[in-house]
Amino acid sequence: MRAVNKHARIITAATKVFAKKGFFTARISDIAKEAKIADGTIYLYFDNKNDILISVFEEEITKLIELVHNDLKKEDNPRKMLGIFATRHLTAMKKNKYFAEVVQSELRQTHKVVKEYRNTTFLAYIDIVADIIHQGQEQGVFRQEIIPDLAKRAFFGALDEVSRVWNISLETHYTVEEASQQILLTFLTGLETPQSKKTL
Amino acid sequence: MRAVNKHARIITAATKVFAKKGFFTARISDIAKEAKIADGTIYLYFDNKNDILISVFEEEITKLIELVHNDLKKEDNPRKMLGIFATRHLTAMKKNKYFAEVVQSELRQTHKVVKEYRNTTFLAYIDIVADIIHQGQEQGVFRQEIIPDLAKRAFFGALDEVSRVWNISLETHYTVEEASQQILLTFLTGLETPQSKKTL
Amino acid sequence: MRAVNKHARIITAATKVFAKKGFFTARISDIAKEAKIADGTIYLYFDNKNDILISVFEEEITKLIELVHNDLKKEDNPRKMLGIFATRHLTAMKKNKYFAEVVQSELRQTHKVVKEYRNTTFLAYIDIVADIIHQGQEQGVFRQEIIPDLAKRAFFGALDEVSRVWNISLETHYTVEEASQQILLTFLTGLETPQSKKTL
Amino acid sequence: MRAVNKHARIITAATKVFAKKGFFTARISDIAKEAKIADGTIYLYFDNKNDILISVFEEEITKLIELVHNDLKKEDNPRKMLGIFATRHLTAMKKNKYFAEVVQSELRQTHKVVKEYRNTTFLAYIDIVADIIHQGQEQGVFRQEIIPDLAKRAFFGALDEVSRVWNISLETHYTVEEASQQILLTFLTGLETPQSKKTL
DNA sequence: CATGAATGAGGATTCATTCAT
DNA sequence: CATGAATGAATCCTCATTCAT
Repeated sequence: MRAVNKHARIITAATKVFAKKGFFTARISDIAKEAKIADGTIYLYFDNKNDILISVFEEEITKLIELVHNDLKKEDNPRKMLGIFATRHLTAMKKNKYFAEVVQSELRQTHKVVKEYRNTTFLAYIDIVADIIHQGQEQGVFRQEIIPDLAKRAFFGALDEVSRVWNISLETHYTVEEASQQILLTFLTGLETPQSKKTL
Repeated sequence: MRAVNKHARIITAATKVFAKKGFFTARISDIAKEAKIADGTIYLYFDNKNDILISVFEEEITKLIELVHNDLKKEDNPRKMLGIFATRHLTAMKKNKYFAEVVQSELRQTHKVVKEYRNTTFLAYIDIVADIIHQGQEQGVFRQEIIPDLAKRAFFGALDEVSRVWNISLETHYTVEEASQQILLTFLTGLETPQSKKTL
Repeated sequence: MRAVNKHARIITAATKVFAKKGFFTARISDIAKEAKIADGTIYLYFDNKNDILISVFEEEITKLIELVHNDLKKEDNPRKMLGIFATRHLTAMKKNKYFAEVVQSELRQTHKVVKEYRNTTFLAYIDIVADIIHQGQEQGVFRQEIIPDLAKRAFFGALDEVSRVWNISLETHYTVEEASQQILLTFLTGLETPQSKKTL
Repeated sequence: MRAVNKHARIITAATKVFAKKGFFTARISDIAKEAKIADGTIYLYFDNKNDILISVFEEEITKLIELVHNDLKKEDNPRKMLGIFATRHLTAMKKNKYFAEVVQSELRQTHKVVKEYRNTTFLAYIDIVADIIHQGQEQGVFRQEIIPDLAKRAFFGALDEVSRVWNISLETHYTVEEASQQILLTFLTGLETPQSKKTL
């Protein structure tokens, strides 16, 4: 091997290019140029364009899962655990805007890109939220009426849509702290004011 | 199919085809076949493929906005108004799976597809949520700390992600009522149990 | 349809190009240029490059079979029938050098080009020879020891190899009459001189 | 495989691979794998892919020529000499099916593959037949009307086409003895029955 | 001598778009 | 207005060849 880390360089380059142009508009030669290698070299490391997209997901999400799992080990208060997930997710998305873009737009159509791809790693990722909620219910701090499988979607969807704004230059950009605090506030205690609840 | 005008038939056909195959994978000839017209005829009604995608959005979202606005006119309780938005949105997404798919996946990359397209109609749609929240704050029923522009994203993201599952056959399919009720419960009163709140 | 006979024009052009460059070296754009159409137009008439090669065979051989069959109908002397086949074959090969080249070189590897293609039309063509020989045996003019299925190969091989020289500029070019007369002389009465036979 | 030299191993491997896949479809890496060496090693022994094909011919045909020449030295009856050529050729083709395939299909397009290559070795090979026929004419056992340069093609073509069937699994497979005997019978004494000749 | 990672030119095929009918 | 045959630009991927190790 003449140069090291070709695989990693391709992943990084692809993430960037997919984010900028989108999967379909991105050309293999764009990725190769970004990674400063020849077009053909890409095919020494990946089967085809789809394979690159899937690998971008898998590798980054796997890293994120490990990171989050590590942080959650030290905590058993479900409220704080949700906070950790939110902060970690938003930080990751803000840090790697390219990957964020890929998650937010390409993720949605991956199943159309690669019919066989079942995206189990991503499911494992959002199931962390379901687990936290379930744990909270067992500890009696989260309502029993909540369906964790539904709530995990709502929570992830909220985070995802909020972080999506960071990749669109149209709106005010909130900080990770603001966004994370607002989402937690909403999900934990609700939009309603305490006094209005009493009157219900 | 009724003898509707060609324009509408193309929109309907395109929505279906984009949903099934995705914007990039969909071919003009697929849309033409679905609409039972010749390929060239499409160009009498639309400038190009991008134009069709944008029109699909604009027309459907515009209809949805009108529908929601109409319903909201009769109501001024912000809690109930949020419920109306949620139910309307989820119902529309469940009813027109094709459009849902387009919103959920193609919408995300529209700004890459058509750089000039700024998607103001879609912004108007989710701004309905911001308006409701703002109204709630003025009436004193929603917390002042909530930033409407952030919360609107969280709320829409939650709805969107929950409804997205309906287009993936992997998970349990909840009803519109279940999903809407759960999301409202979460957003209005929070995940935490009343007793746990007291102890905070 | 704006211009007629695109199909035929592509076949003619492809025959020429395949003959000149060989199947693998020929580019689709060469064929398109030769046929004075756009590259993409070829795909309105043929599935792919292989399909063109097979079609070149099938169509020309089919024509040749009809021609030969027609001529043979009027004759029932097996010796003369062999002569008709030889003359027709050699004439066709000399007239359409391009097709001759394709038969002689590409035919041999067609089964490597298209695994599924079984080339039954070509088999039907050389089976004409087997039929003639068989008929000759029934009439008692051809030896019973001859195996028609083997002899058909020998006869066709002789014709084919002799006509192959016409496409190589290295050697003396015989006329169709010379070649046909020589091959018939050899196959009908043998190389040996009558007197030498008596001494055997 | 014995520890033979690399050159020979490449030739053997290439013969096999060319036979199976054809020259154009064969990849250098296929040959390298078959020869159990690295791709790059091939270029220490051959200039390029064409060079390998030519070498495959040259070396095998040269061997065959020597073999046939040796056998023919001991014989001066032209009839038996033709028999020796036929038997040797067919035996060689049946023994080395891979080489047979290469001769039968790739040989035909070699002049397109390598314009400069004039294939004189192959010409020397079939000229053996011309020489035998010429010798027969001088001895008065072969007809004077026969043109040796044409007859050599007919004879070789017959052998070639008959042996070609061995590489196609569609038809009855004759033994070398059957095939050789039939071809000799035909070429020496002709297809016609002795009695039919008298009546001519 | 041997390796095999890297190269990058080349080509079949697709499909949005045009326009003669 | 409608058609659909024709266009040809665009791109993924292959693979012969090179060369640093």
